Amino acid sequence: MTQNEPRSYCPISLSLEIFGDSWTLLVLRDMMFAGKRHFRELQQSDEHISSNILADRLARLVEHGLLTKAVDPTHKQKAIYSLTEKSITLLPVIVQIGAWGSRWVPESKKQDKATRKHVRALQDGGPPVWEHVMSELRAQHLK
Amino acid sequence: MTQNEPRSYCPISLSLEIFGDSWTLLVLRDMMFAGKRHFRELQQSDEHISSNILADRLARLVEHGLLTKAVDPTHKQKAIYSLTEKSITLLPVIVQIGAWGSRWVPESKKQDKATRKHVRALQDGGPPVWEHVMSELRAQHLK
DNA sequence: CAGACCGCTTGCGTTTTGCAAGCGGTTGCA
DNA sequence: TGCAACCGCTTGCAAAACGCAAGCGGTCTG
Repeated sequence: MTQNEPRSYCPISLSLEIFGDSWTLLVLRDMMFAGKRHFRELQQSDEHISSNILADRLARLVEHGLLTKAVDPTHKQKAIYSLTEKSITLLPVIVQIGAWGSRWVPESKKQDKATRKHVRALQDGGPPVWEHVMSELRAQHLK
Repeated sequence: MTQNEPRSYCPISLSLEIFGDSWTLLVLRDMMFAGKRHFRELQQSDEHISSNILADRLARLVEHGLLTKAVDPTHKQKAIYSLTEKSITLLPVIVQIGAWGSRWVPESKKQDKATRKHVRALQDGGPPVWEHVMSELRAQHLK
């Protein structure tokens, strides 16, 4: 299952062929900000992704080098997904999307306060805070 | 045709319900960086969006307040699409996606040199250059 | 040994996409 | 005045992706 010819060589278009859908960035969001690393954890987000779609997205993310998959040493049946440097550097993109949504989409006001505070800190902190979070993710995910 | 209940109130998820698909951000890219404002111009990008999809995306963008539509005064049959403040503030998101793609997706090296130079300037310049471009877009699109 | 849990897989109906053709109206030129 | 080129879409249809519910073989827990 090799990848098809890209529709263009614009870096934006090429990037969107990797994560330009509804679910992929939400999976990365949950891994980055909620510390989720197992299949069933990822399934239990508010958005209720269905299991076949989740399985497909995880496979695609692994295939594109945005995640790695390993067996949990304490649980032979459990898979552990880890971020890679390639996906960790997507953090600024995700944070900016969150900032834009907070500013422009009124529904986001209904978010719970704890989450909002967490997100706010990341947005207001700017690049230095992003870098700090990214280095923590590196410590937890890259071996 | 009111919008459905969102799947969650996370600002990232809400944002992705607006532009989390393959085509929407490419339309905005062409308007921001290639100065396109007419239907048929937007159809002629390298990615070859088909006309029914383009019509759908433009309608959705107008519906969400990311574009406005007006009649070209010189051409009764022509529609002119304009960016809004809401969409202009998506520029940092789009630039960051481009930066990520330039760094991580090897295919993007095949892009033509002129485009790459233009994109590179935006990425290396950082927020001050983004602001400059955004203010030019405001001058051209907001009345 | 029973029951809960693990990461998926399967089947199936619905929605979205992609492609090609075309439509009614407008404009520019001979 | 006639006609071709162009305008923003719309339509029909096949293929692909999505969303839901159920279930599967294996593993760990009490």
